[in-house]
Amino acid sequence: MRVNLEARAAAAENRKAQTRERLLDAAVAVIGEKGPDAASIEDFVAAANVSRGTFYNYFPTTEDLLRAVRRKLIDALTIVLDAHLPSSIPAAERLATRLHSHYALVSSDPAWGWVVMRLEATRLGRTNAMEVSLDRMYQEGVATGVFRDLDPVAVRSVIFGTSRMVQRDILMGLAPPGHQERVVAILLTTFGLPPQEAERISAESARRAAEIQAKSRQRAA
Amino acid sequence: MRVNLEARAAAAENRKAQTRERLLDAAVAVIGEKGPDAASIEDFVAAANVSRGTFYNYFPTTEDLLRAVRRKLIDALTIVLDAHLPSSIPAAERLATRLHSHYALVSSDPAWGWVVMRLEATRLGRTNAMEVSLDRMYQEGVATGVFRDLDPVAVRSVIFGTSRMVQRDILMGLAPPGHQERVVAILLTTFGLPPQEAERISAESARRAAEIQAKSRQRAA
Amino acid sequence: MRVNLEARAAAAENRKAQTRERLLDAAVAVIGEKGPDAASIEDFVAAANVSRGTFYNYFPTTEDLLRAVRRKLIDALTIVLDAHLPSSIPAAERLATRLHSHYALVSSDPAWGWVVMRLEATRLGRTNAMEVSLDRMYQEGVATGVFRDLDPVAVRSVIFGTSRMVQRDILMGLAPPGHQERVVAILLTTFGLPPQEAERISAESARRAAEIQAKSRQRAA
Amino acid sequence: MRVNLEARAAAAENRKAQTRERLLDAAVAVIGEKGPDAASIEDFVAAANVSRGTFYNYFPTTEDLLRAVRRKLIDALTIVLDAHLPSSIPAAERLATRLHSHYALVSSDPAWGWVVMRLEATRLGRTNAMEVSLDRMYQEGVATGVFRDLDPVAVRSVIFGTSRMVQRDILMGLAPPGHQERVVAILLTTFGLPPQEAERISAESARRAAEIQAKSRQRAA
DNA sequence: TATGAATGAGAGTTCATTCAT
DNA sequence: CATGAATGAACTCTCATTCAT
Repeated sequence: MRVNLEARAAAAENRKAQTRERLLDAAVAVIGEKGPDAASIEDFVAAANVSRGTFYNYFPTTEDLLRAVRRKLIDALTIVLDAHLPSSIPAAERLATRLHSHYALVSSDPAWGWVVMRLEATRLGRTNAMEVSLDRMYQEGVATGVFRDLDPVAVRSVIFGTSRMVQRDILMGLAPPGHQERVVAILLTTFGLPPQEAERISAESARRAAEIQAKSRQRAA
Repeated sequence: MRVNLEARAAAAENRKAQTRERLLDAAVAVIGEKGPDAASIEDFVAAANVSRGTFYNYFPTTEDLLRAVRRKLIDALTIVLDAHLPSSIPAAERLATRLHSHYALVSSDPAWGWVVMRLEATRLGRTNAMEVSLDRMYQEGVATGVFRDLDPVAVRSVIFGTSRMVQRDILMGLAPPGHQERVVAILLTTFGLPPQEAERISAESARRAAEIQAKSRQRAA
Repeated sequence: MRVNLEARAAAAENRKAQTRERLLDAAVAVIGEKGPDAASIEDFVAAANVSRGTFYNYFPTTEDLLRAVRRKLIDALTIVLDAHLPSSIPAAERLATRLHSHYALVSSDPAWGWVVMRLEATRLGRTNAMEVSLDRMYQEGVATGVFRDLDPVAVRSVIFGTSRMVQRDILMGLAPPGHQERVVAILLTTFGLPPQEAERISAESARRAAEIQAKSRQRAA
Repeated sequence: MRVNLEARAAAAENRKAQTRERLLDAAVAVIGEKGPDAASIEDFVAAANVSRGTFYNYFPTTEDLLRAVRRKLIDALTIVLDAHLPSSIPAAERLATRLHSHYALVSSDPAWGWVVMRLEATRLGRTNAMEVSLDRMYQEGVATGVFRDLDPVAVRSVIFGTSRMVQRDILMGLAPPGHQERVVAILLTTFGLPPQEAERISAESARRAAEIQAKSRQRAA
């Protein structure tokens, strides 16, 4: 009897998680297409194939859903990177790989890209996990003498601003072939690397990012 | 009789223009606060203190209003610059001044900054007047040997992306003192100027931008 | 568990049908009073005592409602007749009974009459079920030699036009006693019957139509 | 000086009448196209090329306009007939000609036809000038022994109902060639004429109606 | 009188949220 | 927990009518 109850509880737990997952996936798809402002709860529940009422069992407010979506998406990137970007790699290469991984994910999963971009523009405050991580990489580069010692806040504006613009270009189909490589190379020269080396590292990192993505996909399958 | 009619028509024309201006000003205020997606026509007419119906006498659709607002705002910047940024100034200085003027306007008129930023993210296609103008300045710099010969599309991503981020930082109060100067200096080094000269030009251009703004204000008053 | 779910679904289905019926009944009342053009959704929901939003759960557009109303009303007549007008009755008698049944329903249920009349004049294409049915009766009469062999289209204009006018007279209280009997008799002579017989058949058919209506009412009760 | 004043007053009077006429013509055109319910004052003034305010100087309420329009249209028919349908013609011929004139006008000026039909369905009470006139013709026919002595109210239902239906058929393009002739012939047999003679009179009257219309057009030109 | 900008009541429509089942 | 019918506030848009010029 007890076993039965426990099993049932576990099954219920499982179903719950599944429904939640379905709602999140649906939300990503819907937001990617219509944007977070135009998307209605009706759209979410229709795409997730659950009832209106069920939605509220999982997300008391729309904002809760958006936060959860954002978390899910950021995790998607972080997992890819954390698993495959050892800290033994030098700072410049790591920073470049980090950026290329982002662009690669945007290219291969535009829905992901749109949602991340659109959620940034919303009332939800920003997550700074990414800022912190990039800041650290830059400081490492300064410490090892490959990066110039620039003001961290200014650097952040340059990296994030440029990256968001590149992301937008990719999503809108405005990025010519090789755009990402060139932009990352420019950023590396900005940080102090000689042009030639910057280009080499950018190209190399693009390749590494592609490999990481491929591996992480194998794993998922 | 004829004079009378003409005078009447002129007066009517005048009143019309005033109402339109009231609506545009109100729209700037409202959009700056709530964003173009959350703003309702109700908000606009309440802020402009006109009736619902009047709105439609001027703007058949909300999009028409947004376009008019954007035009008005871009004109605000362009007029300032066109009047006071002679093409005799070398490319690096002009580019830097252009950016600093933009930041100065954002700082002194945050509503302007918010609206410009938020309108960029909307369905309205973007105006490329600014792109073209900056592209030209960069090419001039390349021609005169002060800028490296980089891919124009990549350069554009860096300039616009970084600028938008700086604008956001200013608007959110996240820009520390001197932020703009440092970022512009970094951009100039990216384009090939030696760090010291880049910093000098950035600081100088910031000063020039402030002067231009002051002059244009005097004029308005 | 399953029984429970099924019962629940059935109950829900039932409630839905009730609401729909409430809306349709309300629509008949409202349209009968104001006409389909002047009637607003507000009127419908107020008369049905449901909320604005509920309306749209049932009828995406006003036209959908009008179509449903028309269907409901036409069914009301057709059901009565189909059940009680055996085809064994000769053509002249059947045609006359058909007309008198229509008039009887208009007299006893003016709302029905108004709505049918007003819906005819609307953008909704007309139902031709009635046309076809009357055409057939007339042709039968021609085949059995009781009716003259007149152009069917012309006959249709006479029957329908006259009937609509009689209906209007009844609804506006302009029909003197015996009006229907006299008009139907005239139509029968038009179609070739001798005056005396036409009058006899018209009177008889009026009686039969009354009986049919009485029976169908008993049944409903 | 006095002459001047008088001349000016006359000119003013003239302009007033012209404006009114312009509004009425515009209303006929607009109502014919959109129907009296869908037509807005905006439509009227735009078509008449006068200002909104002017409209109210001529027609305090929309109903006033509709009444005036109806009057104008009915006059259009009456003028045609009164001028050219001498009372010396026998009753059957006159009645038939009257009907054919109506159909001819509908055919040659559909806007006229639509407006007359649509105005009938409106809240404006009906004009009974036409009823009275047709009643009289029928009674004359009875007195001279060509028509059967039928109930006048019933006759009226048959004539008007059928005529309205024919009008609708013409306007909707549903009337086959010769439809009007056949229907009028049927009506004449209904009233007691032998079929052959009915057909002859109908055909003849159709010709006469066409002539009358042609003459009245010459005159207008 | 003629004008047309301004008005605001009211119609149509959407959608987040509640709640009985 | 899941469901989905019901709700009503909020929004967009139309149009007859007014009124200062």
